[in-house]
This record gives sequence, structure tokens and C-alpha cells, in this order.
Amino acid sequence: MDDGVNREQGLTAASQVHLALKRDLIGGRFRAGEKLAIASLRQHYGVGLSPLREALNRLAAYGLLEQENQRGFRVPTLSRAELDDIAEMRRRLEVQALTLALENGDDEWEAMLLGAFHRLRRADEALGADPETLEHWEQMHLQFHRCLLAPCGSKWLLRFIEQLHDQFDRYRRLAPANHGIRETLDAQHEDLVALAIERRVGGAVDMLQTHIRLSHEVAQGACT
Amino acid sequence: MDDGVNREQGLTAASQVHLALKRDLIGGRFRAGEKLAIASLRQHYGVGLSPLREALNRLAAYGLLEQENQRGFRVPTLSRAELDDIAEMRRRLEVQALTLALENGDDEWEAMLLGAFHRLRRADEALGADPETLEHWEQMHLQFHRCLLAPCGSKWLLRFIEQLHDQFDRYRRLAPANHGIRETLDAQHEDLVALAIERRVGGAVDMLQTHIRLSHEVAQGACT
DNA sequence: TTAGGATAAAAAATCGATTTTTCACTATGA
DNA sequence: TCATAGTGAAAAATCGATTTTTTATCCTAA
Repeated sequence: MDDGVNREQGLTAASQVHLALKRDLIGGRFRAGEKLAIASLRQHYGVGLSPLREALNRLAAYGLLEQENQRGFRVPTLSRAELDDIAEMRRRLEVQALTLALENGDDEWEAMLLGAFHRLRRADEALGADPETLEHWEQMHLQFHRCLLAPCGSKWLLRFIEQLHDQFDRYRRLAPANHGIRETLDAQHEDLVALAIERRVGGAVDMLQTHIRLSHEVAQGACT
Repeated sequence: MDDGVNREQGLTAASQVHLALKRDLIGGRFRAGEKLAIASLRQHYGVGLSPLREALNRLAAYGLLEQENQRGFRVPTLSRAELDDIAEMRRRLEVQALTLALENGDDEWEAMLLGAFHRLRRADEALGADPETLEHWEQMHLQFHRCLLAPCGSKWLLRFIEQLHDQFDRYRRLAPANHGIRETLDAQHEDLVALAIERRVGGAVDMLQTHIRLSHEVAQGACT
């Protein structure tokens, strides 16, 4: 009697507030280092204490919050050293994943990848000043990178890359926008698709590393 | 007025049950695939519902439990494919970490490493049939491997390795004991210490890979 | 016999109230 | 002046009760 849609829609209050908090943490809607006032979060997200605390515990275990016994939850601070660590790990793990993905990816994957890139490009064109289109672009961007590495065959590799991506994006989204560089980055997405489909492993890996390093430079704007 | 000890002792009920549950999950005290009956856990660990649920949420975010909306928590199943993934990731990440650790490790680290190895050897000698000495050996073993890679300089690399270690140990501890292999593995610990202190990167990396692969073979006994 | 639907029991999730701990502030005495 | 103890307010953590959802069982009709 239930289809996949209903199953996904049947989110608990804890899962809903978990998603909303995750979005807001990565989107930079809390100050770095800020202590979270649980009572006001309760108001803001319109949930009770129990599901809210469950969500906070999940996010702390994931690394998007810091938890100290008897002292509640705190938004992690930003530092150049930590960003460098995150970016370097991302580079190493994504290179591994891309290499494996190019070995395993099939025709269907190529089709999905082209689709994801098309959606990203459309989101780029639609990009305005409103947070609506920005959030949509972020979604398409994340899905593009996910799709690129999806067929790598390692659940744990993908899991860690996802986690690093979330950490990285918190920095990137706090950094000042740089329109010249943004265009370069998007051109790299297109090149990545072409190189990946042609299975030019060396070229694709180099392009991905260049892409991550350039994003890293952009994201550094969040630290200073 | 508080020292580090008091701070650590000042654990919340949620943190205590989190630690206890983590220990029991890795120690194999639940059947793989088992659905956790929250009411009986509450009894068994002697805590209320809220701290228990917070602990379960943390463990699910960490990957030691599976959570399905409205359907509670389940112990992850075991599979050969997943173990292979975990072991292969462990091998790749630990090789990276060891290489960096040998670059950065100082005299103090060498001293700590010798100490950790000594404690592991003593725990080996004291090893009896009681779960008391076994749990102590597991602690010393974990601390030895932690210590070996500690100076690698990457917080995220160490975090992922720790997570994979916990996953791996769940398999290893379910596998039947093999005394001949156990002695080989312990000899490798000693070789690792010597190679690490002499900064023979190639040799140490090879030894670590051999060590992980042999452990992998042992752990496969949990799947069949 | 079996698919579908109502129903009761069980389990999960949530809520509001209570207890415990921390934090900010003041007062006291050396 | 400074360290320290005390005090009340605020926040975190926990508890027990309630609501919601799932699951198992039985019943009915095709």
C-alpha cells in the first residue's frame, strides 16, 4: 500500500529537523563557533525537544556540530588548517573514486552523468540573487559530483567523500563569490564529463584535481 | 577546579550508554541484522528513553546501526563484499597515514609507540579465556594502531581510519580464533615498531599492508 | 483458498514537566 | 586587589506519559 514516495515522505520529525539543520549549517546560517540555543531552535523549526536533540546528536556524530557533555552543542569554528585538511582529503579520495568509476561506469551511467550536467547548466543559467535558485544550484552541483563518482563500487569511499563535501561546502558557501572563477569551474564540469565518457583516466583525474584545487582557493576566502 | 579527569568522568547518561552500546556492537553481543528492542535496551543499560535514543541516533550516524524511519534501529548485516570494501579502504587510508606519520613523528612519538607496543605485548601474555582480559587486549590493540598513525597530521584521515577500524573489528571479533595466525599478527606489530622508528617507509608500508591483509583473511571467518 | 480490510497489540516517536548541571554575578575575607 | 565561596537564573539533560505508526491477527467476501 506504500510506494517509495510515501516511504520517503514518511519522515519523522527528527529526520525533518535533521535535514533542515544540516542544510542551514552547510548554508552558513549559523555563526562559526556559535553555541546553539536549543530552546530557540525548538521554536524556529517547530518541533519538540526530543526529535530536535536526536537530530543534534546525529549531526555531532557526523561532524557538522561539536558536542560537549553538559554544555550542549556548538557550531565548529573555521580554520585555514582544517580547510586544507578537508580539501586535501577530498582530492585524494575523489581521485581514487574517479579512477574506479571510469573502470566500472556503464552506458546508463554515461546517460545519467550527461543528465546531471545538463541540470547543473540549466541551474547555472537560472541563477539569480534569490536563495531559491541558489539552493537549487547547490543541489544540482552536489548531485553532479555524486553522479560522477557513483559507480566507483565502494560504499565507504562514497560515504567519506560525501562527508568531506559537506564540510568543504560550508567553507565554500561562506567565501565571497567570484564570478570569473565560477565560470572556469563550470567549464571544468563540462570537461570532466567529456573526459569521463571517453575514459581518459589520466586527463579526467588531472581535471578533477585542478577543479578541487581551484575550489579550495575560492573556499579560502571564508577563513581570512 | 576541574581537571581533565573530572571532565571525562562527567559523562552524561547518553554518552555512557553510547559507549556501552558501541562496545557491545563491536564486541558482537547483538546478532547481525537483529532489530533492537528499545524497551529491553532501556532495562539492560539502566537508562531512560531520551538518552538511549540519543545514543542510538549517534551510532546510526556513525554507521554501527541502521535506522529506518518509524521502524527503529537494526544491527547491520555482515557480508563478504562489505568486509572487502572496509578492509580495502583501511589499507589505502592507513598506508597514506603511515607514510605521513613517518615524516612527522618525533622522539616523543617513538617513546609512546614503544610504550603502546609493550602494553599490547603484556596484554597478550595476560590473555585468558575471560572477557576481562580479552577486552583489555582489544583496548591495547586499538591504542597501538592509533598511536602508530597518530602523528600523520590529518584529523579527517584519522577519523575515517578509526571508523573503519570499528567496522572491521566487528567482523574480526566474530571470526573464529586462529592461534597460529594470531602469533604471526603480533610478530608483525613488533616489526612495524622497528621499521617505523628506523623510518624505513617502504618496509613499514609493506608490513602494514601485509598485516591488514592477513587480518582481513582472519575476519572473513565471520562471513561464511 | 486467498486477497483485501478492519482491529487490536506492540513498538516508535514525540511531548511537557522535572531534575541536574552550568554559568554569571555578588559578597566575603585574606 | 584578588581569590574564593555562595546564590539565583539559565541551560542541558533526563524522565514518565501520551500520541502516532507499524505489525500481527482475524474476519469477510470473491
